[in-house]
Amino acid sequence: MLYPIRAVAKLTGLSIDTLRAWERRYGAVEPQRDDRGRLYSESDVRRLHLLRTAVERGHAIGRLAGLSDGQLKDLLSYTATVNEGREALAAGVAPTPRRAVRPALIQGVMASIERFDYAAADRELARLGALLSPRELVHQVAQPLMLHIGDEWHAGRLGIAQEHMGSSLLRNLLGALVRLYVRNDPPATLLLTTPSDERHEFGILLAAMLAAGGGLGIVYLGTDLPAEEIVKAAGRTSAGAVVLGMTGSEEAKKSMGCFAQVVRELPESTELWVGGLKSEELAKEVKKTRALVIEDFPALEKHLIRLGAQF
Amino acid sequence: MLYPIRAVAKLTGLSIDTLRAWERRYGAVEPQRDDRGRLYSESDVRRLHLLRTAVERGHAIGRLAGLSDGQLKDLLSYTATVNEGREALAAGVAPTPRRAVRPALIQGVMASIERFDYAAADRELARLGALLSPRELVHQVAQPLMLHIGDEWHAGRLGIAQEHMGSSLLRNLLGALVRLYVRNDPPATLLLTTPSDERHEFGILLAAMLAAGGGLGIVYLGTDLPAEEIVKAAGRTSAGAVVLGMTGSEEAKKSMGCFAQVVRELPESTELWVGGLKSEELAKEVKKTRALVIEDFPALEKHLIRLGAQF
DNA sequence: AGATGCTTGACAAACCATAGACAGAGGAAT
DNA sequence: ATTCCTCTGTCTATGGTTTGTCAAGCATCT
Repeated sequence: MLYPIRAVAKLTGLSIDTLRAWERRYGAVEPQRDDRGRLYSESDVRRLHLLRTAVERGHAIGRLAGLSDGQLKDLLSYTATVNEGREALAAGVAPTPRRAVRPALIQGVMASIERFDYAAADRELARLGALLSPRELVHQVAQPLMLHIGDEWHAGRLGIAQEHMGSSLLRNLLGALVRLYVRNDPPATLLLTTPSDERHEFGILLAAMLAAGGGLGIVYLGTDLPAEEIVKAAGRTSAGAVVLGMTGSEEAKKSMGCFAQVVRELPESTELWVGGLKSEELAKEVKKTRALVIEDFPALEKHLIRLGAQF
Repeated sequence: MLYPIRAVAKLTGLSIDTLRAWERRYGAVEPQRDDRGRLYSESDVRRLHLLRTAVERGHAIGRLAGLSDGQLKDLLSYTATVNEGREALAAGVAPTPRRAVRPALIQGVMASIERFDYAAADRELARLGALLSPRELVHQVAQPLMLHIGDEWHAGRLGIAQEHMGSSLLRNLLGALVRLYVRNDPPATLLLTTPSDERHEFGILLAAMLAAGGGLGIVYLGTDLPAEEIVKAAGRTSAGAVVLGMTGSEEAKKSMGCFAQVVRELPESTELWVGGLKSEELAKEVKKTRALVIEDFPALEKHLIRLGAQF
């Protein structure tokens, strides 16, 4: 997926002039060209976003431009804070293979989880988080990992404790990464939450990751929020869309009640997206309303792009 | 990582003029230079933060500048205890630390949360997370913030949505920070979780933060884990202690059942700590067993130190 | 013709640095 | 109490650099 300069400007919040100047003067990114003009890759956009955030925090673009993506992430994350005797640890880490074997991305993590080795699993996940884009992380790590853990559990090869450990690790990583991409003057803002009695958080967390990674603003409200509150919050944040995670695996009726109320009270100008639906039945119910059913993550991405390019 | 003066000003809250004056007049810090200007190291930033807090407590920068980092820390912890003692004395015989910490640090965050400004709140929290030690963060930010949000909610000045937003922000920050402190050759390992039907995560998350910050290993298993699994996981990870978060605010009976089973099945060699207890009744039940009741975070820290943590 | 994009050059605003000045706070001495 | 005096945050003046934005001129496509 390649983006023309105009789209990148909206996506990153940088002016077209600035984009060109950064390229000309510092070689901050070097997008492809075709006869029509510049074409930025996804990783270009990601890098520009990191640069912009760093600049906002007081760093000079002239100095930043030479840094690698990894260094930029380090600069923005809190590694900056702690690392007393951490250099030694970093020095012992093996150089990361640039092109990891794709199907085996998860294997290291899974092996560590099986061994109950929290530290190792976290290291492995952190490595992936630093290496991959939000999209790749969601599609190639987070989703497969949760699926695989679920399978292994059903097959009796993993305990609930390990399932919990995997979830917590991933939860923490995603939370950390989402924070890395939060920006303050986005083209549009998404409000993410789940209705009353719906406690599955992963869907909206992944959605938040994708949205933030794509340059949209997010307001993340966690799980189990009553309808009035959702509506009120949507108004206060002037959200472009409300994203509800609804698996409906337990207490589906109550959640549906809450959902129905949101449909009634949310102003027409705010879009309402629902994802995570597992039962056909529930999906049918939702489709009767004006709400948009998000089938999967590619579908979510389409709508995100629509919302980002819209304003 | 190095920070230009502008970034340091934002990070520490000191004006650029002040930074230069402190350097010129007192040599408070002596950052590197390159042809573009000053470049502060992370330890410079930390030192400046210490200086700033000391100045806010009434010390003179002229005297502080000569002190070493260690002396500064000593000074701060000393005056902190003195002030607390004085305040407690003045307020009668109220040793309750509930309101002791003034919310100066969290005011910015609170204001942003009230405005539903997710990005700003996150930025502010990130700033605090970057400057404070895990201990300070837990004691001066996380706890006060949750308390304050709770109070404001009871007073009707905050909605549930805002409460959720605050929790999510803090949850993400803590998760991110815990990951930073995870190490692989700890003197002892803690297993943290909550028993069945206990969904309050914050207690064990803060505990994980303190433990990891103190150099202990952690295995974080999240909430709502059955007894067999807790016991099994404790065995597999050869944990030095199992830390259970039990508020017992809902489904207390089921949680107690799970707890009782853990007491029976967990080998004597593994310590069992229980924190977060809100009702006296529950605490009494727990005290009948061999489990250790953790009253508050200072108590937790004592036990962490006993197990090998260093603050 | 009207968009859109590219390059180049120019320029004002913002930044950073140094050195010195100034004013208010507070301590010490009279 | 009053008068110094020191301390300290902020401001000014001056000079060099960096950086965002604009304009002019050209090319391409609809």
